[in-house]
Amino acid sequence: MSKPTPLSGFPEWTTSQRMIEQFVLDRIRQTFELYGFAPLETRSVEPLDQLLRKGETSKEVYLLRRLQADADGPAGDDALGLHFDLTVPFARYVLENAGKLQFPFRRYQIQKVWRGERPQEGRYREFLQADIDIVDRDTLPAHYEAEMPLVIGDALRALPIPPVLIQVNNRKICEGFYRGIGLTDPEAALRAVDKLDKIGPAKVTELLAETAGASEAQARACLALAGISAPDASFADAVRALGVTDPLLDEGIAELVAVVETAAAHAPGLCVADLRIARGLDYYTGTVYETQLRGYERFGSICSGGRYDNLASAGAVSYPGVGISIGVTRLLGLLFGAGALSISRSVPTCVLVAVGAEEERAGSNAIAEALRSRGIPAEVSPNAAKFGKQIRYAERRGIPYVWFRGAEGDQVKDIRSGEQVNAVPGEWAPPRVDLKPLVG
RNA sequence: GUGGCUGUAGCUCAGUUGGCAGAGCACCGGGUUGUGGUCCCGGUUGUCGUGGGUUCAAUUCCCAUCAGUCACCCCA
Repeated sequence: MSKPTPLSGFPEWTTSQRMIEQFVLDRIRQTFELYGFAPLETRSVEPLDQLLRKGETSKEVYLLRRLQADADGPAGDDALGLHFDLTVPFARYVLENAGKLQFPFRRYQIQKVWRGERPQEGRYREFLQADIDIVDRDTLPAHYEAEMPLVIGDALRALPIPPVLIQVNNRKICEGFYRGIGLTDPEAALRAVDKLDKIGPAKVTELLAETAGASEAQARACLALAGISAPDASFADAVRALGVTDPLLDEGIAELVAVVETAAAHAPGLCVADLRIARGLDYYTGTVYETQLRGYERFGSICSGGRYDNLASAGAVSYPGVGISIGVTRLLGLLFGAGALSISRSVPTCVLVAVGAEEERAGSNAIAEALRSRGIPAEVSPNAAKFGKQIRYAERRGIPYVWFRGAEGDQVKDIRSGEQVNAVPGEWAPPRVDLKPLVG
């Protein structure tokens, strides 16, 4: 059998990287729970018609099919696909369980998702998202839109990563403004403006004329709006100075002011109102979020989301929501690629118990058990090689302590400093920082 | 999904107008008869990404494919 090769877009980390990932996930989960979000896991597959409710990305959905299924059979709406994000499965779950849920319903969900995209650095076909959403019945207060960045700010600031900047905008501002200047296709205008960073103002002007039927003056106004950015409520003055009036616009400004001011009070420097942020397709109806990692701006957003009013509805009842999602795999992939995340050892082991001779292994096992019973990760040496070899076994893995049994009592050695002291298995404990691998 | 660039040892990379595959680091053994790291000596690094083609001969040239990366597409 020839040597297996990687699968494009399906990353597999090393054990060290996986320990870092688990550390990151633990921290994120702790923060989400501090804010009262309840854990939820949904199944990996959804009926295709559910997955396709949100747009034209059907080609990127992975289908699930049994080997024995009719290969030529039609892949109808009842075909199963791996979920493409966590918001759509969540909306489906809310509808399915509406009768059992307490509203407003706050949940977090940390799971793999799958997209058949062309992979590159920070873009994968199988990746982890850490998602929070709040949904309510019929109406959802706007203050939840201000809460999202606070949670994310706390979650990301608790990680050993560079600072982040959350860019926020509000769909009502864009749509109200576009309507106010007489554009009839706000969605087309939004998509054109969204490309501003990539293709520049001249090309966006062309695109606005082509796809949204914008005159030169209208295009100029759109670009003026998109150019507004401020870390505080002053963006509102800049918008009003453009002289466009529309009720939806005013509503959006008020909501965005609340988001920015709440963030500024809680976490100065975390958020900026940036009116060029458009985000994806059509289902966002209020605040939208994107997040840049300082120093990694060229890789795009590592955390995004927004408010949606029409994702879940059953009959006369609707369930508006707001959510945001951390792209955990992208975040880690970028930092791993830059060598910006490390861990103090490649295994959880804190103490390696040496074996003097194979006949004495039982004694070493007993010592390891005593250590483990007090929460100290310990393993026993794989063989009774020379002690130098056993120490090297520990050193290669970053294990900080080696335990030696002796006729007149045991000793434990800190192999980093070389310091060796008398120790008793039922009493000795490492300094707190050495108990678990350190991520930095 | 479309196009560009790249692919040689565990890692970073040399290399040959087509003629037996190299260096540093790492790793293994010994010096060091049971306490590593420094130093000295020695050793292995390998289907040259994979599969085909041209050729007396291919790591080198050609085609395909896989993987990585970049741009586009898309980004719930």
